[in-house]
Amino acid sequence: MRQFSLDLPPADDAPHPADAAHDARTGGSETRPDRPRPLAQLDAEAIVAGLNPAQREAATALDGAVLIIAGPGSGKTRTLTHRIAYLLATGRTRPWNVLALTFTNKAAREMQARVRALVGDEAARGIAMGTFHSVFARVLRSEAEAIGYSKDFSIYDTDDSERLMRALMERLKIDAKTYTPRTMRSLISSAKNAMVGPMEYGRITKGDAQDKAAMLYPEYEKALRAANAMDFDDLLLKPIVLFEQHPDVLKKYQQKWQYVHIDEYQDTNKAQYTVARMLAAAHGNLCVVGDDAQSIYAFRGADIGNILSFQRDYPNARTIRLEQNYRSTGRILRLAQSIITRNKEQLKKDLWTDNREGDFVYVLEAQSERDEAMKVERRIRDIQMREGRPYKHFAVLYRTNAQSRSFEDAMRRAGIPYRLVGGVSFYTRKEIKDALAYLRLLVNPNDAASLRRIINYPARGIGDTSLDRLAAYADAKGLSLWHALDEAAEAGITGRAKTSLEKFKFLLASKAVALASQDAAEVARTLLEGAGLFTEFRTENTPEAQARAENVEELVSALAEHIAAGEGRSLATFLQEVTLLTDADTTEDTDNKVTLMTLHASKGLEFPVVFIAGLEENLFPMAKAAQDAKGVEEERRLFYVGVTRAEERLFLTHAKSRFRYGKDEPAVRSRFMEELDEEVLRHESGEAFQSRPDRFQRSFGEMTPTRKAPSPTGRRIEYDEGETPARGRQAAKPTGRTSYDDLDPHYFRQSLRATPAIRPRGETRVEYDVPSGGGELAPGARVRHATFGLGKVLGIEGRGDQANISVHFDDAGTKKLKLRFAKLEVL
DNA sequence: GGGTGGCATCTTTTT
DNA sequence: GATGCCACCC
Repeated sequence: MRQFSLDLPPADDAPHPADAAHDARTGGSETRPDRPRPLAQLDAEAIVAGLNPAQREAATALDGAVLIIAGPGSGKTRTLTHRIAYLLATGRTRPWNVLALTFTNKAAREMQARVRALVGDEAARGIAMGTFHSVFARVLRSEAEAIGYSKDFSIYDTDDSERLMRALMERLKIDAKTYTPRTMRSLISSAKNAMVGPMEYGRITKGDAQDKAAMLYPEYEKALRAANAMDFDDLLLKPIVLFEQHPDVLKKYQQKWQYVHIDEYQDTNKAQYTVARMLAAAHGNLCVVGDDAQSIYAFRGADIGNILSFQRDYPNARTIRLEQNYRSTGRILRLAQSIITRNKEQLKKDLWTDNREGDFVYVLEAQSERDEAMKVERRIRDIQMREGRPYKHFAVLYRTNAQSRSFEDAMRRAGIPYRLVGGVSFYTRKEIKDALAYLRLLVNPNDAASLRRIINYPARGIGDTSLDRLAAYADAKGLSLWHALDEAAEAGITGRAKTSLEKFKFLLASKAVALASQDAAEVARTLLEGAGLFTEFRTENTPEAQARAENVEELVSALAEHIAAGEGRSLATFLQEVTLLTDADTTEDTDNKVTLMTLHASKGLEFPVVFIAGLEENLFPMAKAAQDAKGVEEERRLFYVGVTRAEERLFLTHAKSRFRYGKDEPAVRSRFMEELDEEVLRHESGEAFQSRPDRFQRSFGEMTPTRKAPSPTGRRIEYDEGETPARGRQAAKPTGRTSYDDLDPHYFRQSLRATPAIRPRGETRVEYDVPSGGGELAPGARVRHATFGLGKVLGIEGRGDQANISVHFDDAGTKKLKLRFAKLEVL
């Protein structure tokens, strides 16, 4: 099973062969006027033909600063990609002069794929597209010497930085209990994100924790530099330093990237804002897209003020609003509006949709988190069977990763395939980090943090005492830890520890030499074998150890793949890129599985059916965030993001008690629930699922909808209301059934097709038995139309010959068609 | 020096 | 319920 995908979009260092030759002459600093225009055959008009007026305006406003305020589901990515294609098709610029920055690899990949579809492989390859971190990591690799780094620098993730911090605190005798390395790291990270240096930070600190952080900050920076390492924040900060100190280098990149695009601009921090300004200073062609209402990353330095004040920063900027929502039903969108209007500071937007009203949004009350998960799981199977939906139409979103557990359990028990995004991901596993530390040391011997990590793993008799002596000796002599290894005896280390150190050093040094002439993956494998990593797993001889061994094997295979994939790739580039991968980048979304993930991870995605779980005080919003208005507003935006992921159906769930800190704690319904537009809501009873008679049996047996007494909170109606069971179903369904699990989904589905269920509020749902082609013509299905091309079914109204189907076509927008004549092919 | 077991302490969200 | 830390023993 592949856990790992390294097919990142190319950045600036993956030039076209002809460009490379040109670069060799010009130093890469020119725009290659001598190259033929490869895109002359593209029809610029056709590229923007399918866009709505606002999208079209945004896609064709090429010069100067452009601010696109894009509501959720407004075709933002599409607009951006068509704009890039339009730029190329008009001959305005060349692929290699275009830069597009995103926040996730996934977004970059999607954009890359869409652009490729519009302009072809060759042109798409030339465009620099990627996350801020990955694009600037590559810039820094090219320009490392200018800022006193060697190009094979290590990139430290949060965990690495924290370990480094812990070591520093030990040395400076700062009590790691009162001030955790974690807090210290995070304080320093915030300072770096705000572009506050160690000196300045020392002046402006207030409070004990910050004073300690101020002591650590310069030491931390020194340690990073000595290790030839950068943390995540440095990848954004160092380019600024580079550009400030070397105007010629800045000029080179200004000329290289004449059209700069930034997606999710509301998530930029001060460093990202600054680097964008610097790049755009020469030509002013900066196009940013974002939605202030979806800013959910303040905790990592995102400054919503960047988008709010874009107009002030770029006075000639054009502002374009994308306000039509193509994603969600009317009710879901109204619910979203009712949430976001509670926030004070935001740009004005009037979201609207042509989509049908859709179903109500259901509120499910559960007894416990286990009950909550079970209710969600039942509802998934229910909808899956009634509507014949694939599992991939469903997503369960929650506030914290810890909540995934109960859902995983429920899905497993029910035999529902799921994929979990986030949590402990491949590259953060201990065995992977250990293996990576070995490999890093190979290309960057100064990397003291990696050295410390593995010097005694697997255990080889080098304890704290020896390491302390070695470190003290290195310090005193001004040596790196690596070089001090050669002088173990002088450092006062004797006996077994000394022998081990020598063997360790010899192994690494010889493999580092081998790297120059041999296949990197082979060297990596023999290094890890020689270090005893695999022996360690074998002796443990448990399934877990077996899995760990396989993971390390897989890492080595990924390295081999990376190197085979193109020129200029090495162990060093592999290590730099691998650190920037997120778990979300490693899972493939083509599988037919229910998705479980945090609300944060869901940004930018959409699903036909969405569950938002755990709407309880102190969980969502989190207790910490609820302390001030700003925190609550950010949580509210997060809720808004979650709600607007849903295309057709949305469920909000909360439990009356939740397992926390090892015991059950009573839980109170979230304040957000009290703010919702009750018009679009339906509440469901809070009885525990187990204690009720089987819902389906009852509705099959009785034929009559059950109604509960209205509650003070609004309409409290049983889920089954109005859904008079189909005749076919009832006849086929013996009343004696006790378990939902016994139902044959295929049978169930066929009978559903034969007779339509009657929807509440006069909405009818037609049987889905008219399509030509293999698939199921249901909302969410991909279809092809002879003239309009590819599209997605939004909904079907009416019956038989009268049925109308509304389809959102990728290029022709939303159309309502007579099902009888549409001749749709289901994909 | 290294391994084990008991005890406290947590839990946001991520490039 | 998981992880990390510390004390204790080999």
